[in-house]
Parts: sequence; structure tokens; C-alpha cells
Amino acid sequence: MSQRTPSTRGKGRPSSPILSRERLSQAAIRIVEKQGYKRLTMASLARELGVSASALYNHVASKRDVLVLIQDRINEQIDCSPFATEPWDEALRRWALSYRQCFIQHTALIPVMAVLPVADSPQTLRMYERVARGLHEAGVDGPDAVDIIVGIEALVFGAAYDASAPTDIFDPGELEELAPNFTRFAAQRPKDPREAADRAFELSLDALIDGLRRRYTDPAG
Amino acid sequence: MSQRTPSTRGKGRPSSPILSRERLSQAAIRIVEKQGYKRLTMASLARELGVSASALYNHVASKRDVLVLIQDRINEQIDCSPFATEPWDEALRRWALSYRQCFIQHTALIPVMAVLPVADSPQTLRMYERVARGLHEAGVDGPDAVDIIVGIEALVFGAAYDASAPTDIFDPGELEELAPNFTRFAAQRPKDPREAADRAFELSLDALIDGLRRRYTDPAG
DNA sequence: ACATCAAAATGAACTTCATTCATTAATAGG
DNA sequence: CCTATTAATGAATGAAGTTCATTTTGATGT
Repeated sequence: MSQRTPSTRGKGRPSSPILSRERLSQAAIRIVEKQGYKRLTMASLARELGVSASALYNHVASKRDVLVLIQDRINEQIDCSPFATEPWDEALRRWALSYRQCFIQHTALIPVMAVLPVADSPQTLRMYERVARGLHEAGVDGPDAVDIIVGIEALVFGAAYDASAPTDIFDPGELEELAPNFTRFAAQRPKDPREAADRAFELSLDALIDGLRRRYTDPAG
Repeated sequence: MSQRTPSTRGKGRPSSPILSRERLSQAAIRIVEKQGYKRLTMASLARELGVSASALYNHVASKRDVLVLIQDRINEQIDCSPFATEPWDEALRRWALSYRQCFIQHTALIPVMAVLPVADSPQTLRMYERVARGLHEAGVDGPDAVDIIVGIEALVFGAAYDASAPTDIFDPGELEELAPNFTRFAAQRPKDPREAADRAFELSLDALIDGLRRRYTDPAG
């Protein structure tokens, strides 16, 4: 289903593999962090590795595949540790904050990730397991735990976009008369777009978790 | 700032404009609805209009511009009317449901919309005004109303992706051992991926709005 | 009517990418 | 040593968006 054996494993060639999915994803992340997603092309990736572009196709089936590799590596950086120490609601909150933080720089991955089967991403799966277990141990129904993960993820993805939006995103320009109230309200928000996005996210996240707390613990299961 | 005068207006040429931003966006939506976003190219759009591809550039500056035109037309279809009749929390809920419904077929627009200045989209601005006014009249602080719009939108965008995800998105494949609990929980969800996505969205939306209700009305402002 | 001018349409060319393919080099195993 | 396999190469392909010089067209003023 995937694409090929992971090049060198066990009885393979022990000498110089030159290329591998590992090195490929490392190089891809290097490019993305230095030059952004627009500059990540199969040609630039090959150049970074000192190899021809067609050689990459011995290790990945498509550029989308490269993005999937990156995604799984980024997901590794999301902090799930609060589930070991904190109550579930606080753990959920910290997880979401860390999740969003990781993807603010990687919104280009979202359209890929959002419809990506977990079977292709071991680290992602590990993360889901940790969160699902945490919620279930706190008394949340299994399927509901999955729904909560899906919901928080949705909020995180959308909010990651917001944080990368331009400063003037709510400036109505010549259309101010169409939305006088909205324009006024928007102007009262923090000038720094990043700060404004952070507050909006935390407001919604807190409300969402508050609603969940009420539903799953507060009164009676 | 945009790109050109809207071709024919007022004292312009009353006869046959042949092309216009109106006709362009209509044709684009026709293609998208019949054949999907992958088939929407500048060439196919020109063909649909019986025109050469380069002619389009007299009316839009880029393909991104075409997507912006589509976006504003789709946003027109979102139902804001509940704000006229329902209490703010119920209105917010219905607005979000309608919003998501509209964009499930248009996830390709999300990366564009999410970072798009409202100045380019009159219908979108109208929608924001309606929601912001509704929230403000219900006693929500101006800037908070904007934050709530941003938050709900984030959830809607993320959830629109979910609804278009493949059936087997949570099938761990050979990696089941990495996430035994998660796998089990996921298997207990509805088989129809659309139904599962709907439930997850509504669970989060209801929790979010519940949290907002608590914050803005329930106990005391 | 006619000349003029600007908007709008044309077709060809350009650019950037991802992707494919035939070929070649290198290596592990028999 | 032979052979099958894996990986790298470079050239070619094809899809898309975009640009440009040129032409067409139609409204306007004389």
C-alpha cells in the first residue's frame, strides 16, 4: 500500500545508502524552515541532498509523500506529556496549545494532513493513542474521545491559519460602510495580528474545554 | 489595490461585454460543481467561456483571484438569518452548521480564504457584520464577538476537511499495535465517515457554544 | 460617417514543476 | 565470477499558470 521497502533494513546493503526516507525528510524540513514551503520543490530537495530529482522517486512515490514524511516528524514535536501528570481538561488544553504552536509554521501541511490516513504516520498514531487513553481513563466514552480529538484538531488547524494571516486581514478597505459594527470591533482588537489570533484561539479553546468538562465530569456522568 | 474596474458599469459599454468578473465566477463555479477543483484550470475556465486563457487576465490578476471570486459567492449562501429570530447561542449554532455545510464541497478554498483580507469579499463582510451585530446586541463585548467569529470559523474550516476525508482515515493498517486503544475506539464510531464527521463536529460545536453561553450569559455578565 | 482611443481578445511563447523512462553503476548473494 | 536487485542519472514529457506583442472591437466626439 505504501510504496517500497524502507531501502536498507536488516540483510540489506550495510555500506552507503546515500539516500533514505530519513535523510529525505530531514532535508525537506531544513528547506522548509530556511525558505518556506514555496521553495520546497523536488528539484530543490534533490539539490539539498546532492542528487538528481528523479532519484527521489526511488524512495517516495510523490511530492505529497514528502509532505507526509514532514508531517509525521512535526507531529513528533507536539507535547502530549501533560496527559501523564495533569487532569484531562488541563492536559487537553496544553496539548491543543502545543499542537497549534507546531503547525503555525506549517499550514501548508494542513490540507494534506486533514485527509491523511493515520496508517501512513506512526508518530501521529502514537499521539492519538496517548490522548485517547488519557480521555478514556478520565471517564470519557471511547468513541467520544475520538470525536473530541477530531474536534480539537479541527479548531487547531483553523486557528493555525489565522496565526499566519496578514495584519490587515480585517481591514474592510473601501467596503467599511458594509460592516460598520464589525469594522469598529475589529479595530479594537490587539494591533499585533499574532496576539489577536492567540487570544481568539484561547477564548474558543477554553470555551470548548469548559463545555466538555461540564458534559463529562461536572454534574454527573 | 484590486486589479481593474469591474469592466462594464454605469456609463460603460451597454452591448456585449462577452467577459466579466460575474460571468467568470459563474463559469468557475459551474466547473467546480461538475468536475471538482482539480479540473478548474485557467484553460478549462477559458474553454467554458469560449475564450482564450490569456483573455481571463483582463479581468482577474491570477488564479488565486478566481478562487476569491468563488469564495465570496459561496459565502453568500451561508445562512445568517437565525440572528434575526433566535437567541444568540442558537443562532451561532445554526450559522456554524450552515457555514460548514457550504464548505464541505469547497475545502480547496480554505487555504485561500483563511488568510484573505475581507476587503476583497463584500459578501463575506456582510456576513461578519450580521454575526458581530447579533452577538453584540446579546451583550457580548465587541472584540470578543470578533474573536468568537474567528474561533467558530476555525472549527468550521477544520471540520469541513474532516467531512471530506476518506473512509479509512483512522484505520491504522499494520500499525495497530502502536495504538490499540485508539484503534478500538475509532472502530466503534459510525461506519459512514460523513456521519462520524458530523457527530464529531456537533459535539465540539455544542461544547464550544455551551462554554460561551456560560461565559457570556448564564451566571452574570 | 469617420477617426480615434481604450478595453478586451488572441495565439504563441515562457516558466516552473512534478513525474516518467531508458540506461547505467554498484553491490549482495549464489 | 555471475546475476539479480537496488539506486542514481539525465533527458524528456506534460500540465499549468502567466506574459506579451498584436489585433480586434466598439463607443465616443467631431
